[in-house]
Amino acid sequence: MKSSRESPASGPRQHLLETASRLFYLEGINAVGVDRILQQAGVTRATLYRHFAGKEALVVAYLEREDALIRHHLEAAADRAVSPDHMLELVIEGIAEDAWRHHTRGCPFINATAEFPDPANPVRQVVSRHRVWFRAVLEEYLTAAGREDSAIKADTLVMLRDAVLVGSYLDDSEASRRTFLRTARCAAGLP
Amino acid sequence: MKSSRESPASGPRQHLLETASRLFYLEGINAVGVDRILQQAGVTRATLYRHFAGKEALVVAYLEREDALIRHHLEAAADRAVSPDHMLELVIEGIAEDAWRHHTRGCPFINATAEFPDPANPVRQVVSRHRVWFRAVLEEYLTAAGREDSAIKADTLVMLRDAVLVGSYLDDSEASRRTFLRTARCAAGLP
DNA sequence: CGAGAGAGAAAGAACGATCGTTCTTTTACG
DNA sequence: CGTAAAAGAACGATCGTTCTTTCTCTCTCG
Repeated sequence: MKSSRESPASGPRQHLLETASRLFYLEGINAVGVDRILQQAGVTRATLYRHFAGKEALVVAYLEREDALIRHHLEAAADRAVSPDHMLELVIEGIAEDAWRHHTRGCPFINATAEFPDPANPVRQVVSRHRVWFRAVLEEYLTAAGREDSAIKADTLVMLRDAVLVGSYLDDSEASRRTFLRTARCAAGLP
Repeated sequence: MKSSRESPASGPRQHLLETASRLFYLEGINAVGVDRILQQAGVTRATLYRHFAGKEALVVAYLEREDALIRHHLEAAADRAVSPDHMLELVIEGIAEDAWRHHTRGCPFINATAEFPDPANPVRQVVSRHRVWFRAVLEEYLTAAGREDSAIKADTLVMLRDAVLVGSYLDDSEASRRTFLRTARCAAGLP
């Protein structure tokens, strides 16, 4: 009894969200209209407005999905890590891998912020929550690994993550990756 | 003989460009239509399309103006510098000051790139040229100051500049500034 | 058991508003 | 008087959203 009323996430809603996410990320949010999303997803307007309140809700869901994916990746790394130091190394390698393989069009959150100037906008609040969470997790890992000034080191790693995502997109991705790995390992107190 | 045909830059064109630049930067490029630019500038459509080929040309002029402003700031710093090391310090302080005081809505080039996915687009080419130039200038200053691995250090400083511009906008600008100054001075081999 | 009423979701036309651009008219100056 | 710039109406296209219609099940009652 997989009622589409009680849990409609698996069906058209999920497909719609994935299609919209791809377009939003690859072409920018304001640049893609609902018509193209609907056309690419193979659904009609009524389907969209049944599962989402509007385009902005779709954008929020897109960023929340990105946030969930990153949290999932981090949890997977935490399971594989054999020590706090190893965890730091896995996080740094994971960021480099993500910038090099998946997020080749920059950071979804930074890009979204470029198009949403109002900090009170729900879209911006998703971005803020994600960044606060990510910084806190980094600080936690640094503290667990016994680092001094873990707050400062976490700030540095957040900045470097922003930098490698932007740099991989705008400049030479290979050089950005190497620069990131070197500086991030240094900032995290890794050999 | 300041003919408005031979050098129309001083008059309505300059005013239009400054108005458009402010709106593009503060609200995003795709988010501001020509109507609002015209309204805020106090001119009509005909004036815009006389001085610019279209909105895209206006965007290109906006970014070229940002590029020119940064080049001007760097030249001013070069005049004040009393030594290569001092020049490096001035550049780093200038970036921090710029992110903290003027560019509080992120980097105009990074933000523009979020909205223009096509690398062949004229807008993107302005961004590329700016970044290549900036990186080369940094490397030149580092070499002049006798630093080893000036290419690597230049890459690092470019990344840190991206990071502080993004971080000042999205996170706590004071913390971003401090983190940038510390890491950038370290990367440049400054005390 | 089968026909029909009814609810729910999808399809697609249509809405006003705004997008960037072009055109015709008016104004101003040499 | 003639030329060029500015004013503003108007263009088709697209924006995000809403509305009416169609379809498809399910449940019910004859």
